[in-house]
Amino acid sequence: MNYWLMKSEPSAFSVDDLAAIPGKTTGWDGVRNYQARNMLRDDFRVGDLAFLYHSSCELPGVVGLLKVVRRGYADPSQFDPGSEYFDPGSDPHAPRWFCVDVKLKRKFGRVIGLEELRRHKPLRNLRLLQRGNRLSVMPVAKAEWDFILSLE
DNA sequence: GCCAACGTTGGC
DNA sequence: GCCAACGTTGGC
Repeated sequence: MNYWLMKSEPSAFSVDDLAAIPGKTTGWDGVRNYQARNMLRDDFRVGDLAFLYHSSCELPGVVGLLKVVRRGYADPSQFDPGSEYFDPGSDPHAPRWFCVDVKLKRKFGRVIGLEELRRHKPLRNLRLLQRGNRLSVMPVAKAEWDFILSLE
């Protein structure tokens, strides 16, 4: 069982947007970074849990809990000329980009803010807090996971 | 809006 | 393979 953190800009897609979807499930598409792609394709498993993180907003931080409900599959948006994520260079027989399906398990009662996360020693190695980190999808260690959950 | 930090592109 | 130029991310 793996633990993850998945970033989203709430102006584009927020925890409340997800909560409003029937079944609270969505395809996590549009990831266009090879490191993140490799994790979505190879490492995500059904039943894995993930924090949903809001970035580029007034209060960046962890806002809820997701569960992986479908393992990596070809991201349909790469083949859709109407999509902002369209990638004409991707071969349908060897797709370049992958996504998973996630379901919202729970929206937190409050935002566990980035600044707050930085204050805690047990999180000093959290990938999110490392210099220059830009991954939109990243692993979280079990100890870090448990610690962040205890903050809510 | 600024800017640091990183990824990607493409000429050579 | 090198590396300069450019684009993107994301906190502030």
